[in-house]
Amino acid sequence: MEILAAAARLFAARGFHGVSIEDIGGAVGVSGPALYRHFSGKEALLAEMLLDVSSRLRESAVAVATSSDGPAETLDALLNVQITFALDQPALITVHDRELGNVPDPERRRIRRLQRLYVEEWVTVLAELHPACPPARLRAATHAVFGLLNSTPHSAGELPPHDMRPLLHTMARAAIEASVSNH
Amino acid sequence: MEILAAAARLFAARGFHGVSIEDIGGAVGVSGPALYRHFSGKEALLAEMLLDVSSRLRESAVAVATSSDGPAETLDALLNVQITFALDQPALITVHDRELGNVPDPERRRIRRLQRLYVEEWVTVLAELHPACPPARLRAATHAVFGLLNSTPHSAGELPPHDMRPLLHTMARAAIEASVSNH
DNA sequence: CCGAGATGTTAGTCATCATTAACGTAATCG
DNA sequence: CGATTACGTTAATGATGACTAACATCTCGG
Repeated sequence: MEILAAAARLFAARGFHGVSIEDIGGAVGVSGPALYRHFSGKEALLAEMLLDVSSRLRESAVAVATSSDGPAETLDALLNVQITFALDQPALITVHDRELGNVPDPERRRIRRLQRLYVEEWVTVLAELHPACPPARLRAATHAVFGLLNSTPHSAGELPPHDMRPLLHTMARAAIEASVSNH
Repeated sequence: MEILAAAARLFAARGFHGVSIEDIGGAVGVSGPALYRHFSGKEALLAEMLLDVSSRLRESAVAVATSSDGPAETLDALLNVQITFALDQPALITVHDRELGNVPDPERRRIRRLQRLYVEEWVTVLAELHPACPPARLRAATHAVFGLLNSTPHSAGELPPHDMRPLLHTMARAAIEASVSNH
């Protein structure tokens, strides 16, 4: 939906509370309260946005892990999923890991759950590759890699996406390897 | 100042616009408008906070780069500076790279400048180590490493700080190495 | 044709919030 | 001692903003 895309850009730039309903309407050419025909409120809009993102990420991860040619290839595919997402939808990625706290409670839990499942997809693959490494360490390493990959919005424009993609892939891969060395 | 520390925690958790002056006052045991005895306004408070953080980071980087035993050691020391900061002051780090947009303009520029100088400190060292690598790539890699190191607030509690520190160091180092390979 | 649903619009309403006013209370220091 | 300074307090005040109401319009399927 175009509304969600516009809202994502605005939330990423100014934060949930820094954006008014009027702002979001204005960004899609309607004005203010028109949005209540599509969403029951501002928080519901955010909830739908985050639910959508976390579902898509999780689904992609499951798909990739299922059609498995072995853990090494799966990890590679997972990296590509996250990199593609971060490069194509920087606003969504940004909002996704900043604004969960503004989602009210039934949906909040569902989103949290999907995020956790996504992380577990990574941790499972890493554990297959490095059984001796404690899961807590793998989880921490996974989060660190997300931080690396999701930094893309911050370094916008430093490098063309064509070069950014392999750079991120290489750096992330190396960081992962290093995180499990001597375990 | 205790006020700034409390405000940093609140801003990190709920965002600049999600926190009221009353909230900040309450967090330090005074109520609301008392803060105007110490800051000329909410934006000024944020400005002072970010100015302080970016100055301290930049100063540490300059200090470390000046007392140089060679670029490799300097890079190591820079990593330690950033890791220590991220682990000791997660709230400040979070606010530092989210809320610059809410600082009004004379100070905004000064903060941006300090941030840029800090990045350049890294890029300079990296360029010494890898003269063949294009600066744009070094800059992108630097931002990616910041993303990795600053992910700490997100993975809070996964791993004790005692293990987190060397893990982050190792991962960041490996990511950097990889970013400049074959250049 | 026509009435229902979907989609907008503009004008309230009611909270919240940054900021200011007006007014204490110490303690410091001349 | 007396007054200035530092620091708080509790009421306004004035905007802004989420949400609701009342009122079009437009498109269909019957």
